[in-house]
Amino acid sequence: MKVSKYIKDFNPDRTFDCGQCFRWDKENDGSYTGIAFGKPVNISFNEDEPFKGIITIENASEENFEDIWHNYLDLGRDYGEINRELSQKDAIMSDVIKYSEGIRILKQDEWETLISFIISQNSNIPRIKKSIEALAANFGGIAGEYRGRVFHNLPTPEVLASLTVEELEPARLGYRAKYLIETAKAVSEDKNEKLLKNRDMMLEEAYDYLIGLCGVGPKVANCILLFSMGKIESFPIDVWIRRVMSKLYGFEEKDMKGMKAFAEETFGQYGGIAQQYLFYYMRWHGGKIFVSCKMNCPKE
DNA sequence: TCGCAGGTGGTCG
DNA sequence: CGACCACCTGCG
Repeated sequence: MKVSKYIKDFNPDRTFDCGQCFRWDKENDGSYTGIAFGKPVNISFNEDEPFKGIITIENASEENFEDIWHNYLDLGRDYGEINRELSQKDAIMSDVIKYSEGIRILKQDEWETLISFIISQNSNIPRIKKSIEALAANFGGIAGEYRGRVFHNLPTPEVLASLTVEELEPARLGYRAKYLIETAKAVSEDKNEKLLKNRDMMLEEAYDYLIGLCGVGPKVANCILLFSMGKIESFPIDVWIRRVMSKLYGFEEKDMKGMKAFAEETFGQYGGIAQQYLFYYMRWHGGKIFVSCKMNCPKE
């Protein structure tokens, strides 16, 4: 069972390997196998011209595509138009886009994104992925069997809230284990689970709710807003963004307030997309390829 | 070996 | 309110 569609503005490597998601693995043929919303699938892309081609989702139906994957891959958004607007607004971003075009901001499950980015703090991607898979394998239910492998869902807030730090040891979360349990309790109690699922919440309202959770600070809150709630104006500032803003725009690495204000002014409603472009550019190219205008870019 | 990795919570001035 | 600093753990 599979479904195919012609889409544009897509690059699977840049989308699945840019650090916004942790449950996708690259196959030898370049496709990605993973799980989202309880559905294990394989996603391949047959490109016929740059960033355009046929996406094929194996182990998914036409109905699944409409219900899940269209939304998950944010296919309703015109990234080509956004790229043109961002390029027009800022010459440096115009160059950055050349190296990061094809990233799509996924709309992931809110709870999965919340626990993933609590785990991500002060860690690295291989370790984050291991912890998340261990959480699923040890404490989540079976989602299905696919390609000879059993896929598990993440544990629900209720299940996680019932566990102790000791019981969570197999997930190797370190000091983040207690953050996760505390947040799971808060989310599973009261009506918070509904709050977390409320994508219509205003940005400030959603941010205030998230930052009140244990283990969630400004960076993690903005990641959740961006990678699961479709708030593409949110601009998470992590160590890589500080580096790239320093390198390309001349900011002091500690000047996060300045970076935030600059992003709002310059990238506006597309701050989060610009952030992913900058992150990918810095993380995977190390800023080495960039030559065209970094020498004379004004800070103000 | 030891510092560092996609930060946050707690404390102190 | 801003500037520290400890914090689990795995890896080069």
